[in-house]
Amino acid sequence: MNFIINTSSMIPIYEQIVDQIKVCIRDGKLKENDILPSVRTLSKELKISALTVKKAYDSLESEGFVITVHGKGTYIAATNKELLLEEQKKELEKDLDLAIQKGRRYGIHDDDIRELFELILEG
Amino acid sequence: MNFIINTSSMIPIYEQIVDQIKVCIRDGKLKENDILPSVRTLSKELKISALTVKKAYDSLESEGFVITVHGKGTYIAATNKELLLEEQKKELEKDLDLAIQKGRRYGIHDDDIRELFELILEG
Amino acid sequence: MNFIINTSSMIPIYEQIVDQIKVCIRDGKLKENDILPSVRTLSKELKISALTVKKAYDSLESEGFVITVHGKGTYIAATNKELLLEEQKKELEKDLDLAIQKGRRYGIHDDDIRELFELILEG
Amino acid sequence: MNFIINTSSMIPIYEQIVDQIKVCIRDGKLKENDILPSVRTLSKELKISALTVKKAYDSLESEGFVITVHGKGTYIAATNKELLLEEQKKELEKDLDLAIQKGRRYGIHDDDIRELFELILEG
DNA sequence: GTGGTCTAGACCACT
DNA sequence: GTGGTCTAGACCACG
Repeated sequence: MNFIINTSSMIPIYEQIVDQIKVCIRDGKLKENDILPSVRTLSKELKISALTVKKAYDSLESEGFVITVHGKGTYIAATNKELLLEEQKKELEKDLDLAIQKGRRYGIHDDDIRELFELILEG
Repeated sequence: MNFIINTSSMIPIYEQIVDQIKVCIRDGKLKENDILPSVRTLSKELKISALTVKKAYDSLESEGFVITVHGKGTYIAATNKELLLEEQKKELEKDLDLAIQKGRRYGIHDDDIRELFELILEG
Repeated sequence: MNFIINTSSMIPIYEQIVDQIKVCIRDGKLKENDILPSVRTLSKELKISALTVKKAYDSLESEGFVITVHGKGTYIAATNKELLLEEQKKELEKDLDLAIQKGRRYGIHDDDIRELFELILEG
Repeated sequence: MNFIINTSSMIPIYEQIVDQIKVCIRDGKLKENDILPSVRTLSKELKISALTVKKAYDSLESEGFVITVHGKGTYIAATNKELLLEEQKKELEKDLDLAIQKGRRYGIHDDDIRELFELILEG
């Protein structure tokens, strides 16, 4: 469990944690019943507030990815990997959509946007 | 000067204004020394806060696209249109790149990313 | 909007707020597009931390009861009152179930539990 | 002495132990001066932490149901069984009352609450 | 003005 | 030790 936190990024710290844990789950690095680092441990490790880690874990729990047991710890739940993939695709869809919208707002033609996209994807 | 504002969009209102003015400059609808609508006029027209319009104009000024003269108004500055287009493309490129990176981090295949992209572009 | 907060109760403050807002929604005291008191206003009014109010609003948002607009405020969402009623019934069911379980653990006969229940309900 | 522990229940483990010992006392399965299993023995038997068993015994001692003798063990104290039953009924009454109050706060009719109650009791 | 995030520390309940 | 809640105050982004 090595987390990389960028405190100066626009992405909230707790969301960065959430994202990385989701990726670990999808990649099989975290399996059902695995225990996550304790809130305090992780907060010390990442040199951030315990509340920030807690918020990340709460978010994961409300989405059903982990189960928190009072006094024991936070465990990876039985996850439907397909569901997770769908969710991640939705997120990607949102990002792509926003980018395309921006391009159009800039008056850039769809063909030019596509060309740019292919250039990045293949480059 | 017809602006279209979507208050329920994810994109901040001031950014929508900035974007549309940039497009007008690039397309030649706004030329050097043209005067922009006053902050108050535009805020009434778009039914938004004057502070929001002010923020848009400030942003444009800090990027060098307009010049505000105290007590007179806000004027279009001398700009290199080609440079502006390049800049906008760079911005779009950055957004697309970030989206693609996120997709790959999520382990989504390039073909699936492309498929998603085309779906959004054509949908 | 009068909230009653019991800081010495076992029920978390943020949950007390959530409950009372849900009741207001169900009773029609809060309708779609009504705005909730701002996080800071309510925190001052109830003499509690702004974060506690925020947590309550976040919880309501994740359940779909309110919609938060950055820089503007928190609004009542279009709610499915029937769904809300179902949810509340589930909560009541859980509480009754726990009480019955406790009675049985204590070796109290179902008939005695029922008698007690009727006594309270009618008294 | 056969205890049934449900670690995934909402009820704290130590409370489950306390409850079951109280029932044994009331039913006469445990009488004055009977010795309880040692903290270590019970913790191994139930596969739970010794601290949890200790907490249960402490709780019983503070309520006057058992007496712990250092270096010897934990013994059942002289208790008034009728008083114990009354106490347990009071506790149950409180829980049922709270549930009914919550139901009414939610605007659920008494008839519906009763129906729900019967459903759970009989189901 | 509004919400969004984060901190550093506190106290409590459960194991 | 663990998680659960709360505080008082900070800084940022949006309107």
